[in-house]
Amino acid sequence: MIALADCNNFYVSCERVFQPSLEDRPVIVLSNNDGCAVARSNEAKALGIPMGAPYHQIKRLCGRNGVSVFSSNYELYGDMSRRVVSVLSRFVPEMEIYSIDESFLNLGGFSDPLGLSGRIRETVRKWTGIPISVGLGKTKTLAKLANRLAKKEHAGCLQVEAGNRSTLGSVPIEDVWGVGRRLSVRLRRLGFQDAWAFAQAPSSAIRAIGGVTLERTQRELTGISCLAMEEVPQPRKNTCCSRSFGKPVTGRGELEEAVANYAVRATRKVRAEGSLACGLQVFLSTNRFRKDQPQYSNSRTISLDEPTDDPIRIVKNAKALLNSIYRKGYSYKKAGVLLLDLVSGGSRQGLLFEEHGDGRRRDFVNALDEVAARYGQSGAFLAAQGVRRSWSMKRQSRTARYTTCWDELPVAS
DNA sequence: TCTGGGGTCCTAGGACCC
DNA sequence: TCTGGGGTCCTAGGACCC
Repeated sequence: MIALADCNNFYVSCERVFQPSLEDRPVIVLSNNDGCAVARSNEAKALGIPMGAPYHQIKRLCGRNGVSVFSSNYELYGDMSRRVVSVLSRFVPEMEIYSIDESFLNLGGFSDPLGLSGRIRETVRKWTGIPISVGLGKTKTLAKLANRLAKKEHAGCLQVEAGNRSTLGSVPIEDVWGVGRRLSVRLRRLGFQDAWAFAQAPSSAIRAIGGVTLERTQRELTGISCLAMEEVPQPRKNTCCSRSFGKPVTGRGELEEAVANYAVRATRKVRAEGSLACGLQVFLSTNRFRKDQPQYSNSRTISLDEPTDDPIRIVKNAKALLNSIYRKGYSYKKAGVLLLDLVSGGSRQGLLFEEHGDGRRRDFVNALDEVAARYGQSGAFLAAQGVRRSWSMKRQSRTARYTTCWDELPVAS
C-alpha cells in the first residue's frame, strides 16, 4: 500500500502558520516577479481565481474581495517542507520526497494503513501547523487519485481500490496524474472521459496516443505498479537558473550582469551537490506576450573541455555565449543559464592536458560561497554580477524568513 | 504596464558508421 | 529503369509534473 501525503495549498498554509489571522480568508501567493498566482487558499479558489492566473488580470478582483496577496518566500517554504518531511519520516521506514509539498510513503506491512494515515495527518498539523491530506492506493497513480478526492471531502484521508468503478468513474480524465491538457483532449475525443473509462480502454489505443508513458499510467490505474518508489533521490542531470526581469532590458551590459548572476547561482547548486558540469547553455528571449514588439529568442550550448564547478570559468563562458546570441535593438524579458550533463565529482573524467589543481582558486571560491551563505548575496560577489542590478525581479510583498534568518524571527508582543 | 521557475522522460529524425 | 540494410548517437521538440 502506498500513501501520498500532500500539503494543502502549501505556500498559503506556510504563510498562515505565522499569520493566523489569515485563516478562513482568501489568500494567494504569487510566482517569481509577482507574476502569477501559484497557490490559493480554498476561499481564493471559491472566488474563481484559477491556478496560474496572471496577477495583473486578477488584481482588481483581489482588491474588491480583500484577498491577501504575497510574493513567494522560498526560504520559508523550503524550511517548512523539511519540517513536514521530518515528521513523516518518524512514522514510516521508506518514503520518497516527490516535491516541495508531496511525499510518497510505503505503508506495506502496516496492518491499518488508513488509521495510521489519520494519525500522521494529525501529528503533522500539530507539530508544524501545516494541514495535509493523505491518499492511499496500491500504486502511486491510485494514491494520487485518492489524494485528490481526500482533499475535497472524506476528512482528508481516503483509500481507493483499482476495481472501484464508481470512484474512478467520478474522476475526470484530465485529473488523472500523467494526463495533461493535450492528452486529455485526445482521450476525450475517443470517448475516454474519466479514469474508469481510461483504465478499461484497449492498451494498444492508449499506447498509440501517448506512448509507453501513458500506457504505464493506465496500468497503474488498474493496480499494476509501473512507477517504483525512489527512496534515494537520483542525482540531477541538469540544472537551470533563469528569471524574468523586473523591467524590460535592452543593454548588453545589464544582460551580462544578469547572466553572470544566474551562472553563479546555478554553479552554487551544482557545487552543493558535489557535481561537475560538462555542458553549458545560455538563452535569452523577449516578452512573448507583447505582440506589438519585435520578438527574438535564442540559445547556444557548448560542451566544456573539462567538467567543472568553478563559477569564474562558468561566468566567463556564459558571457561569451550570451554575446554570441545577443542582438541589439530588442527589449529582453528573460534570460537563463543551464548547466548540462552533470557528473559526480568523484567520477570526474580528466582531460589529457589538464591544468592540475589550482588550490588558490578553490580556496577563493569556497570563501566566496561561505561569505554569501553568511551575509547573503550582497556579502561577496564577482564584479561581473554587477552592483545596481536594475533588472532584478519584482517581489513587493514577501513576508519575513521567519525560520531561517536570525534578524527575521517572529516576535511575540 | 503587468503573464514563474525548475525539472523529467520519450520520440522522431538526421548524421554518421560499416 | 534499376540505387541496401542495420545500427548508434545526438538533438530538438513535445508531453508531463510540481
